[in-house]
Amino acid sequence: MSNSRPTIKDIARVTGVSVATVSRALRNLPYVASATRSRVLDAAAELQYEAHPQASRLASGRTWTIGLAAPQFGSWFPSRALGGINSVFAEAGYDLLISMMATPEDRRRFLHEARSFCRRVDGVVLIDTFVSAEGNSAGDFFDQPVVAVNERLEGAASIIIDNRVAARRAVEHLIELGHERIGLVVGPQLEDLPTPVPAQRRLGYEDALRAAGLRCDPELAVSGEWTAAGGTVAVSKLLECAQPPTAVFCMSDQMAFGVLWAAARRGLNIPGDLSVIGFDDHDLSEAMGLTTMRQAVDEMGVRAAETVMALIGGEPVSNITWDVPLMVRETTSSVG
Amino acid sequence: MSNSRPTIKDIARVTGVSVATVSRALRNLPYVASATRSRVLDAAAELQYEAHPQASRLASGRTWTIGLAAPQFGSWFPSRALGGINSVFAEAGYDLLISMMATPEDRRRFLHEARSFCRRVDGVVLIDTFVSAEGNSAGDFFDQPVVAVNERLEGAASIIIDNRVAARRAVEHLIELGHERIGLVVGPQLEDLPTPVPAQRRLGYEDALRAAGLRCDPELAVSGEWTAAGGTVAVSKLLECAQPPTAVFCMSDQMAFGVLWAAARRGLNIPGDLSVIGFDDHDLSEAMGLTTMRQAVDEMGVRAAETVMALIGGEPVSNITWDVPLMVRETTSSVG
DNA sequence: TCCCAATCTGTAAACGTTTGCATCCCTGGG
DNA sequence: CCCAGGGATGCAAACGTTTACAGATTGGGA
Repeated sequence: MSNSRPTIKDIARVTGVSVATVSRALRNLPYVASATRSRVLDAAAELQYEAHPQASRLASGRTWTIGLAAPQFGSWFPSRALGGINSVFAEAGYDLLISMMATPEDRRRFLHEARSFCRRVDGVVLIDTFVSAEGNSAGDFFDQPVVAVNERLEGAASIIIDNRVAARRAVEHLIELGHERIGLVVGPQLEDLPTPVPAQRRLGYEDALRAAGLRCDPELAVSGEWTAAGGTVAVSKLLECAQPPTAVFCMSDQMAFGVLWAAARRGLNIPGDLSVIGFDDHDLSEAMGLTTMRQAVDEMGVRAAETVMALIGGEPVSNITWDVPLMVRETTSSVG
Repeated sequence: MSNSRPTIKDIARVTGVSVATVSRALRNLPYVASATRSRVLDAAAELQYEAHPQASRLASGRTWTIGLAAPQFGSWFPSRALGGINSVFAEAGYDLLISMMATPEDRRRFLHEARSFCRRVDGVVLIDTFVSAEGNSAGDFFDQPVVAVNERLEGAASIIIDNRVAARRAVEHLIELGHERIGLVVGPQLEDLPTPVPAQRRLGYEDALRAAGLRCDPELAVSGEWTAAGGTVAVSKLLECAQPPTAVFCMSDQMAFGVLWAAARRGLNIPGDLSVIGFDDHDLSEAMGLTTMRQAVDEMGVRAAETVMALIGGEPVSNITWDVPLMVRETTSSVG
């Protein structure tokens, strides 16, 4: 038994035309008679022919693969984005090649090998990669179209949110509810990951306070890990202040969960004793009733995927700023 | 300017040997004089040569790519496993091609196209895929070595845990603490995903009760979504029983979080009024002080990756059952 | 009737490797 | 001194497509 799969030559032999015609017929190129085309298509179906990926990639120069790079896929943002991205590419027939940069070391290596990476893909999607900290433009590293999520990068399309404006909106919500002492749970600057995100969100917090004529008390900004544990620790510090806050803005929902949990343990009533607002709209947030700023990450992923395909199709780079709506739920209320 | 990258021919021309020798030298094959080899290597470094991936794949038949399939990467288990898998393959020089099957429809399509998928990879890692429900053996779908995580599949290596034994151990922990009315928060059988996991864990729960001579009260087993929200709903039902439980075993940590949260809202003291044990050892569990059964998923991922490489190397299939240790933390205590 | 353009098809040369086979050279044993 | 044998190399044929180019065939308009 011949266990090797049929090639374009087999179809040519069966149908009595040349391989060139077969190739054209299979790819719906013009200049092939419709009778011929259907004979070829029938034969291909009959033989269960499928083009050998490596061969057509070699000959055409197209890889039909998109590279996706992110620090990790375990955390909320990138894993969510992956869902959206994947759905688009699956539909469009692209393979998805992932590159994970868990450590700063990995990140350096990825950038160092980026040109080699590009030979295996037709386009690149970057999530939380912060390439702009290492070079001036996408072209410094990549030979293929690039779309960057959560980062503005010269020469690449980008899909971002306005962290400063969104954070301001979150704090304004608290202010509208009458709060005047508003705590801030700060996510730390991750080592060697030069994201401007925490700084931007902090600026937004300060913008809102200033605009409302409220004082920015540095004692009210406490920092901890980007996790529920971090939130737990942070809120403990806040509540030990001489004059504790009546509301807290957390830079991520995960931290907000920690805050909620710690507060409940202390017997605090949420939102009666403490209003809490997060940032992300994590999967669990709705269940927890957490008021938060919604990042529609899966939609951003979809858009990123569509954008990279547009770039491959020759369209010019574009920048998209995504809207971050306020989701009012049960953890915020007017000051008692 | 010639922007095309150097080929093996360029190196041959520069060094004055044939392309065959260059190819052999670059891949460390025998029968090339060491002087020649170093001349070739020097020239390659000089020209910054890197083999054209598609070309070498076509000629050699090796893709240096591993396919990874999972229902999604957003949830805890697969995203965690991905981390481990990725680290191994990055080290070994394999690309990682992912295929996500979010819906039953996707799943069907994946299985239907599995043979075509196999042409693009040297091996396949399956996570939570439950192929065994559709066919008798890996060979019914795949032409490449397969390792299945969380599933026993004929013809594939598998990496699993014993859900029944682990669940039993969890409940035994509660029994050892003196609990006699023990609730069970059941994760539902997902539609069209024929996982035996919930049934197995339930059997383990019953095993433990029976062994201790305790009655299995069907009223104490409530089912809800595999999420924190599901846990919240479930525990409410449990606490409305005529004779509510003093302890709860949750089939996942996420559900346990919901239980903790709901209990805290009701003013229940954990573990004083209610002991809670989960299953997974989710990232947040340590922060929450949740007692749980630890699935070391990243290590399972590492092992899966190593196993698929071993299979590619011709080693026979193997089955590994992973240990699930009990992590005693702060949400369980002896009955008051 | 002739010509030209448009449509269809085939030939063969890429694409950049890997690899089976032949060749050559050199060394050491008889 | 000859010959066997193995190391080192080269030649050329794969691998299975895509595609530039050249013919061949039509039909319609002048």
